[in-house]
Amino acid sequence: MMIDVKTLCLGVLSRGDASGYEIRKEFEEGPLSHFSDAGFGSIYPALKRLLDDGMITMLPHSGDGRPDKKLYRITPAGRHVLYQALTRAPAPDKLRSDLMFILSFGHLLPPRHLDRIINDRITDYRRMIATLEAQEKTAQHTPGDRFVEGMGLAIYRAVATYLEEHRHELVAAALMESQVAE
Amino acid sequence: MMIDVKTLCLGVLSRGDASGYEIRKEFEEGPLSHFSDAGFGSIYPALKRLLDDGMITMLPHSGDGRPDKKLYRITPAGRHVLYQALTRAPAPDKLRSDLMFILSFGHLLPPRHLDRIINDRITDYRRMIATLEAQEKTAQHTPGDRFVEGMGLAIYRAVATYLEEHRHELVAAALMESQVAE
DNA sequence: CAAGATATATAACGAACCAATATATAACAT
DNA sequence: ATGTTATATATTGGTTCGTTATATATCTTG
Repeated sequence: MMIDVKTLCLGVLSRGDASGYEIRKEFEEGPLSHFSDAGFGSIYPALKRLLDDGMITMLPHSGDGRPDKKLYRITPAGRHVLYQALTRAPAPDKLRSDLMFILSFGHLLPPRHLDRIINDRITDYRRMIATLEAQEKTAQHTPGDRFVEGMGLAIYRAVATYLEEHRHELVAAALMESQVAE
Repeated sequence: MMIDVKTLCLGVLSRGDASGYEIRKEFEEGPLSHFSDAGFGSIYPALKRLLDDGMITMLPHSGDGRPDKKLYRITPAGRHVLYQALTRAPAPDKLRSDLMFILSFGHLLPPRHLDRIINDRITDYRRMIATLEAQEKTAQHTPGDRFVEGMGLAIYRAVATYLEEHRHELVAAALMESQVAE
């Protein structure tokens, strides 16, 4: 079973107080974003339950202007529960790729379209790689963060390289199919 | 938005008639298993709706022994819907890894435990790689399947290699932390 | 100053996942 | 031959998740 959203939130809060919105940002941009995910619709209910269970507390919002921002802080009980979760056996990794599902029927698709979606994806990955490489040089976080970002980089490079080196095989097969069809 | 289970089922059925159970097996073992997933609890409701919508038909079960097995076949309408889905822009890839979440706190964990879970994961990946390499030589399927399996292999190798080459950095950081704590 | 972008929170619906259950046949060991 | 385990198959019910629409208040910028 995968780690649930409650635990993910505890993980973020163990690094410092944050609002629901800021937690969300961590999963969109931070080092955690590569291998974890959680949207608003999961985070807010999770925070509510964590609050009810005493795993986190809500800080009194500083009286100035904005009345709505709620800052959360992890409690000792919360840290304990987090630690327990971290020392449990991790579930297997999961890869989900619609592109790969599509490409498994690649030889049946229009060669032009095939070529385009593969190229687009290569561009996406190369862009992410460049961003990560730039970040690598600036302020680095914990050893754990460095490790995880390095893994992200390694995987993205492997994917981009594989797409570049093998796309012609698939496009060639699609071309042959489309000629047979005439 | 990710491709839904209905479309995944159509994809499997486009390769030949199958029962719900057999479809499930495809996502557990076949080439599709690396980048897609669907459990019984999703497949059976999906088949029911596909049936209602005329995307698939149920074959009359061969009268022998087992009365329960239901074989499904894709209809022309179903092929059309599948084709539409395949030519839509694919959603970004998604990686979920509890191990990476845990390791992002790696320097705070007991070094021994850290070493063990990383080693276990390397073993898992090496085993998967060996299995794939063995299959690679035997009967190969479509060009699309070869492409997708090749991608799986490339990623698994990248992950295993990264873990092997960088695990000592993380374990070293954990050792220092645990000594500081004394 | 107006307009858009950003930060923030929430509810509601539907999709999907997990666990429990039920049963029939095949295979295998004793 | 018989009891037991494994395999193939289908279903449902509860829980969790993700998506989307909605609502405001602040910040930024032209």
